Amino acid sequence: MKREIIIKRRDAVATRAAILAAAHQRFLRESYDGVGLRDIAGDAGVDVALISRYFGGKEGLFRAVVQHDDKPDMFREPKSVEELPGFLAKLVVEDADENLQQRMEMFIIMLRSASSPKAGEIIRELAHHDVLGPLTELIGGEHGELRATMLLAILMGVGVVRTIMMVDGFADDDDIAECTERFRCLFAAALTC
Amino acid sequence: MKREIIIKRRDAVATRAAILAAAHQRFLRESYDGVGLRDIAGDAGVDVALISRYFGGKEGLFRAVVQHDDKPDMFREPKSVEELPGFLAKLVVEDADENLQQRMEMFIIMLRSASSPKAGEIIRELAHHDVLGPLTELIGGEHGELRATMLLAILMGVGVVRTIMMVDGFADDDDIAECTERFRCLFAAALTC
DNA sequence: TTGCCAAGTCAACAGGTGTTGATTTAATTT
DNA sequence: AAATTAAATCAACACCTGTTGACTTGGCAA
Repeated sequence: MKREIIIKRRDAVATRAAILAAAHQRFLRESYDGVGLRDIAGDAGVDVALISRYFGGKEGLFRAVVQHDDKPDMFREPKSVEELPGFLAKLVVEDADENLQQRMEMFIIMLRSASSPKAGEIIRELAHHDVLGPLTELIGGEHGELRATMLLAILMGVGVVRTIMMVDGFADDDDIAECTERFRCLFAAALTC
Repeated sequence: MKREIIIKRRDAVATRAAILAAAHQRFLRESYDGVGLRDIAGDAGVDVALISRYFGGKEGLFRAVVQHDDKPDMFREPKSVEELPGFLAKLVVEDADENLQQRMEMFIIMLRSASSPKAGEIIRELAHHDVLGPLTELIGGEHGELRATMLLAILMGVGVVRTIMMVDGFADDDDIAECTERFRCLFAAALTC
């Protein structure tokens, strides 16, 4: 019987991707300060030293994780401000759509490490440039930035409450469609208030 | 925070309070994992060992901080569900009222350390028992818990966006009264959606 | 096969963490 | 004034953190 189940070829880009994937999963569940490089290296099946070697350190790794998923199409789907509430509602409650789920994961990662000086700086830059910017532009109008901030706040708040504080009162609402409509209404209110 | 340099009496309850106050300020600005006991001890002007001695360790200190401000009157002021949106709006935008500010600080502390296994457990318990519980009871009705969760989400989201991510788009709205009304409308929508 | 260089590993560092036992200091009591 | 007791300090502990230089290994090319 063969001892090695996985043939471990020496492939730089492959191990780099493995580290990146492992880091993504770790940062999704723990804070920047909470995860150790040895944890990530263990998950990826590589030595710790490789991380600092490939990404220049922990900070560089985190930056690579949050900048990995391409950002410009973060809000590509909702073309008009009218379909924005519906889109955000789907983003929040839908867990089937893989694309939406991936975006929500990015929000959770941002949320988890927003405190912590080193990661926070990266996140603030990301939030302002890749989320708040496009949102403000899409909304437009006089109080566009204010409303974009409100939407982001609701988005983040839902993420905090359900994923980090794990008080998912939304799950009691067995009807997904009804729950989606509820959130659509809330997002619409944030735009019209 | 001011320290008494002149006379340093040996007073157990006084230094205990000093440690508690220093810890409050630290946890308000950094995460549980981010602050070190030596930082807190330095601010309080005492030795590190006293913390573990008085509070039984870092975890005990954190628990003492979040349980210090008495909780039962957390939502004592809003007696009816009708005045709840107005109250929450004031809680969010008002920065003059010392009592409200103190409550908001508690939310920020919870927010900052919600990730981090040890502190998270304490916070989840606190959020469920001292915030979500009274809110659900106050709101009542069929979907009371769902709506309480939504309100908490907005509350937390605003805290995240403005205090942790430091993108305070609300500050652009120079008229405080108008901003308050905006939030009152949003909270009301969360209750009626 | 023989070099060769990148890919990967190893071990150790310097610094920081929370915690604890022994010790010293100050205030109160006898 | 001496004894006592709580309050505060000191020093060290064992452990964990990210990082780095030296080392070994693997795979391709000449």
